[in-house]
Amino acid sequence: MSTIFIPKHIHPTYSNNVFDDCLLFHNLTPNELDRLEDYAELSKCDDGEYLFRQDTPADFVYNVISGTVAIERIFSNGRRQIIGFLFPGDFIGLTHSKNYDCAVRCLTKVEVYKFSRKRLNTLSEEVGHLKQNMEQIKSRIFSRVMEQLYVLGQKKALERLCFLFMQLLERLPGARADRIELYMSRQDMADYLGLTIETVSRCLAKLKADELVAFPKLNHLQILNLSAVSELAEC
Amino acid sequence: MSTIFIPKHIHPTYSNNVFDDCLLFHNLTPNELDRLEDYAELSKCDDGEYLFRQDTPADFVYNVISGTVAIERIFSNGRRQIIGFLFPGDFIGLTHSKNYDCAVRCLTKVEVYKFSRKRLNTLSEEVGHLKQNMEQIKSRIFSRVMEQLYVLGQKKALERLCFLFMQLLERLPGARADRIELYMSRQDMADYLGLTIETVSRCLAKLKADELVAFPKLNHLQILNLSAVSELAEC
DNA sequence: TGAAAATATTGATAAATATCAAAAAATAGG
DNA sequence: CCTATTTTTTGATATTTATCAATATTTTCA
Repeated sequence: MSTIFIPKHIHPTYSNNVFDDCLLFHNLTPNELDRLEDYAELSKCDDGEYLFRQDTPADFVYNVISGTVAIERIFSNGRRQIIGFLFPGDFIGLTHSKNYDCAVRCLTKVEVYKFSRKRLNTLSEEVGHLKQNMEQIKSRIFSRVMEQLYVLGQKKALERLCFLFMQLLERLPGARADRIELYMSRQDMADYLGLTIETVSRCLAKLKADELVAFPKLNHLQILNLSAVSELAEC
Repeated sequence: MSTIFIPKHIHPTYSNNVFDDCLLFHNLTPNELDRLEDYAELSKCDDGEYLFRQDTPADFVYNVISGTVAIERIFSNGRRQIIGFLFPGDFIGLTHSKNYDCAVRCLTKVEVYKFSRKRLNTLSEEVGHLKQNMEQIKSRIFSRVMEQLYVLGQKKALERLCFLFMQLLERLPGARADRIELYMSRQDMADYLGLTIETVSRCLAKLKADELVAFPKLNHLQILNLSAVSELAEC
């Protein structure tokens, strides 16, 4: 059995059955996993640093082992839009294009497995499961972006924040309603949700006042009324 | 030389060098094009009808020959978000998932070439160029969705409309600044841009009043001040 | 630890957009 | 061609969010 992707000691909240959880690797035989292991290289990146920048050659694919990153896109007028946040288990850089069309900024210390995109593609030609898995991951990413389109197009500020909270609850490994770590700043939330930082702040205050959520610490979110938050977030 | 994709008689504004323009087919040898032709089937769809619905099996890929379609996604609360408009030369259904995650509604009479997705994928394994082209198309689609994310997240109503106009000018075959046919309703524009129909209407009035655009007919747009419209649209 | 810097919150106000209602214009069908 | 229906525009108003400014809180680092 392959020893790659045993992140438990790195990220204790990471689930046991990581292979099942991790779309790229589930269904693979031990032999196939061993081959993947040869291709992988553990890489670290500090809080605030960029894993890669927009418009640089898209030579690598990353699998997040620990930490949180923001996918951001800078436009010619200098403004940025955060496309999403990624967490342990997620993949980065599964683009089709020659260059990355987004930058990836680490919100925390981050550990990733780094794969040569070329070699991963070659391997995926041979290993049918792997290819299918990659397609499925891309499909999920696309689906998530379309959901975000809807949120930005149709939802109010308060609802957008609830949407973010539900995403965090669902996607942050180990997150529970009473313990969600917000690794991103208020400005990051604003840039993700298409709001200003003041609006984010005021909505947080409103949600607190209504006792839907609480903040024992600035970045420690508790969802007190899950059904209400979930309803506001609903797509 | 293959005779597939000779849409000139169907859509007179379609450019001469259709193979160069059409990402899926450029670079292919006559022989490869012939094989593709065997896979293609001409299919028609009327104004207002759906080419396919959301959550139905994604068995086909379509290439628009003539007409305009809207890609729309319905959410569980019944509201819809239009993801984009597609024009002659564009591809539909290049999804990774088993089912279509969007519906496709025809805004005009539409003619498409219809390919079995399975067969197209098989062929793309053999024909390297074709595969590359498909990846490139997907990449463009993704890139366009991310641009729309930014527009919905950061831009004002007036700017969003200008963004739409510039998209139409660039992507509608045969469109010129003084002659852009708006095949979509005001409500469609609103659902695409995350606005209400009233706001769309008022912004059009404002753009008219400022003489940036004119409407000789309800759905015939003229861009009078291209640099101003372009500047407002800028990403 | 304590001062400086960065980040977040709150307040007052302005601007943008949505909502509701009515009128006008365009389209469809006999 | 004319009427009924649909779509679009316009108006009045309410709501939401942004902007600008000030204060409070948190973090950083000497």
